[in-house]
Amino acid sequence: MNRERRQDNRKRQARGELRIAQILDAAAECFGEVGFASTSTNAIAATAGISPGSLYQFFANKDDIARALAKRYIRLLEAAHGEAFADEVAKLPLSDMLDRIVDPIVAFNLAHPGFQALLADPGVPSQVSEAKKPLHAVMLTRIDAIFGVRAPELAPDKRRRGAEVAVGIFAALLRMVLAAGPAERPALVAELKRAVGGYLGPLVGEGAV
Amino acid sequence: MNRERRQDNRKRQARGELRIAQILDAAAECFGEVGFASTSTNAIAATAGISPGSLYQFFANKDDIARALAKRYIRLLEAAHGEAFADEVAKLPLSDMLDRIVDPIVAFNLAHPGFQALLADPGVPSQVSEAKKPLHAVMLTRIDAIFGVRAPELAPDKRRRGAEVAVGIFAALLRMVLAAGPAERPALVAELKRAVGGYLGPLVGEGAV
DNA sequence: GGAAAATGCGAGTGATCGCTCGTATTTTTG
DNA sequence: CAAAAATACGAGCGATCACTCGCATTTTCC
Repeated sequence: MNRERRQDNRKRQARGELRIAQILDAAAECFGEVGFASTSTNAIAATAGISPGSLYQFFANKDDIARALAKRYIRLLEAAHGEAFADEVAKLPLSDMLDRIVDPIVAFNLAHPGFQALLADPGVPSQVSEAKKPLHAVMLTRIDAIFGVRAPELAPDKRRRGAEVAVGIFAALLRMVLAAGPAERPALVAELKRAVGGYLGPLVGEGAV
Repeated sequence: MNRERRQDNRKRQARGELRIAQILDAAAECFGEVGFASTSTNAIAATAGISPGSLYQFFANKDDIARALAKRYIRLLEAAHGEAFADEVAKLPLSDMLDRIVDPIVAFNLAHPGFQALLADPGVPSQVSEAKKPLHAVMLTRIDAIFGVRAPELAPDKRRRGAEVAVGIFAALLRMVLAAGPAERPALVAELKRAVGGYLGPLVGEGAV
């Protein structure tokens, strides 16, 4: 309500901004361990080292915390996407292109393990899960643009489906990479690139990697 | 504890078996709509058209319901796997093999929408999520056997990784197929086969499909 | 310095949920 | 037909959880 508004407009001190960051860190940790639904707000407060009351000085409710965390992740990830989908990558050879796209996104997810935990959790409120839609849309648009450069004759619906399937394969193998131990990771990343490249290759008129 | 034992050993009447089936159907419906954690046992009872007390005549607790539902699904799915991984399929041409394996599993998941909802829910208790491990292991073993027939020279670790990645791709695109509308489905199933076939082809020494 | 604003606390409130219990009804058994 | 077993009920208990409230402390602003 307007309580939430008042909270947004409230003038934060440096201490407050710090607390907000602490709370989001704590929430990421808790969500990652037991999921959104099973995480109590008191647990988040305890993990952040503050009292339950203080938590509500900065967030209107539990959903609000998840929403803010998702927003923070998306802001960070968009920077990584900037590197990954720079204009010139579309013209690179397929395997180079995959290196450029895949590596930064894998690095981001390794650096922020809570990201997948939150955004992939089906128990999360709809307002949060919808936060990743623009992200998904951006990836699809970028891949669509890549098709535009590398396979302009491809029909639009096949393009779109190809992009969605490629993203789906990528997301699935990314989860496997994150779940694997550090020793297994490089080989799995290679398989990820082989799989996505092998799927895109024929669509794009280029041999498998 | 032994309360649970007593319940297992209790002699069920026909009426009781029917109630159990009703309860599992209701649970599948509820879990599918809001997930395991957010489903209340009273809601399951109400959906099944019985009282909360009656529910506990047949199940020791909420986890027990999920476990029984998972067991039921796995029993059903194993029949589908029987068709999918019959011995002779390993020798079929790659695209025929994929038809034989993919189609019945897609059909099963379409017929039982609660299956993915339950087994993919991260909020589910560990005893339930571990129920799908044997399922996963069986799939890996079968695919490993296929490698044994079609690419016997492949190193064991590459074999294993190839099988896991193939299953990962399959599972991800299967979820996309289930999420898509009926109109999109056939094309997506075709892409699923193209993706898995395209990944397996080089490993198995066969051209893409 | 002093008022106002921001931050901090933690016991407490109301609601929800998993599950129990006493009891009533139906079915099986001998 | 009884006695026993299985099924059925639903109010309510104890625990948990999201969130509040009254009040104390710290920081900012003039």
